[in-house]
Amino acid sequence: MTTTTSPRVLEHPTRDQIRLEEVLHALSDAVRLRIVRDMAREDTELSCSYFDLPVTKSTTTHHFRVLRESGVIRQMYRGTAKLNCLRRSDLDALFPGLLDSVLAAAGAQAGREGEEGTA
Amino acid sequence: MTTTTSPRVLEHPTRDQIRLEEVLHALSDAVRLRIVRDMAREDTELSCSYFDLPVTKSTTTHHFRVLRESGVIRQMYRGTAKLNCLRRSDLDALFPGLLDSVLAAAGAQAGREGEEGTA
DNA sequence: GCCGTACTACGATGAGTATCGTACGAGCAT
DNA sequence: ATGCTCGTACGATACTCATCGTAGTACGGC
Repeated sequence: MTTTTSPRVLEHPTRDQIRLEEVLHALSDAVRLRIVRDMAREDTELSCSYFDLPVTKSTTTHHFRVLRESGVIRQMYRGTAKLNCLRRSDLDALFPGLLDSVLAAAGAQAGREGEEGTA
Repeated sequence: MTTTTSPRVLEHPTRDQIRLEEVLHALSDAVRLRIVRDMAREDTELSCSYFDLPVTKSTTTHHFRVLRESGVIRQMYRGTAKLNCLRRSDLDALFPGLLDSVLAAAGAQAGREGEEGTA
């Protein structure tokens, strides 16, 4: 054993460390917005591989980290899988209505364009 | 006369050209968020020089352009001054509740930190 | 033990951007 | 006309970031 000190522990900002600018920045990317939208639709914990994203796995990891470090999602390990869920209660407490209006806006915009294949 | 063709006309996206990702990105910068907050508080058209920002004039121009090109504000010339106003109705129509919740969130966060000098 | 799956870490790269300084143009006042 | 103020344009710079490929680690099944 090489004392790998495998952290296997993921850093999350506490509720009062979450900054509005960073949340908005995290949501201002199409890939991440789609992740958040999918996560809001299913209301359970989802593994990273659940999402069928048009980017490689490296990039997917990057986007999930941005979401986690900005406080939008919470991630935890479960064996080899990593489960993700929205930090709804934290976000709603800090920024009431923000997440809902962003999700509604994203849905409306997706509908306005030709993206209804995700029924 | 050198046919300067001074455009003096500012390009704005039409309502249906406004993209959520770009709006969120425009709002994800501290300087721009502050501009939008000030603009929402006063509900009239404000000149660029009204805002006392911690950046140079060049940078200010840049930020106003980002806001305009993303569809968040509307700008027009009035003599030498350039007046700015929020595109509230367009944003509310496209993304109901979004602007209000962002403004509320920005206000709440500013209050949480030590920024109440703008009474 | 060995292999496969799930995800990460690291390095590279190309694009975007926040910032500045300086120089310029447009309009107003005198 | 001269000068002043407001804002823009352009170039430079340094930083961030979205993306990828490759190599590696952690866990579970065989």
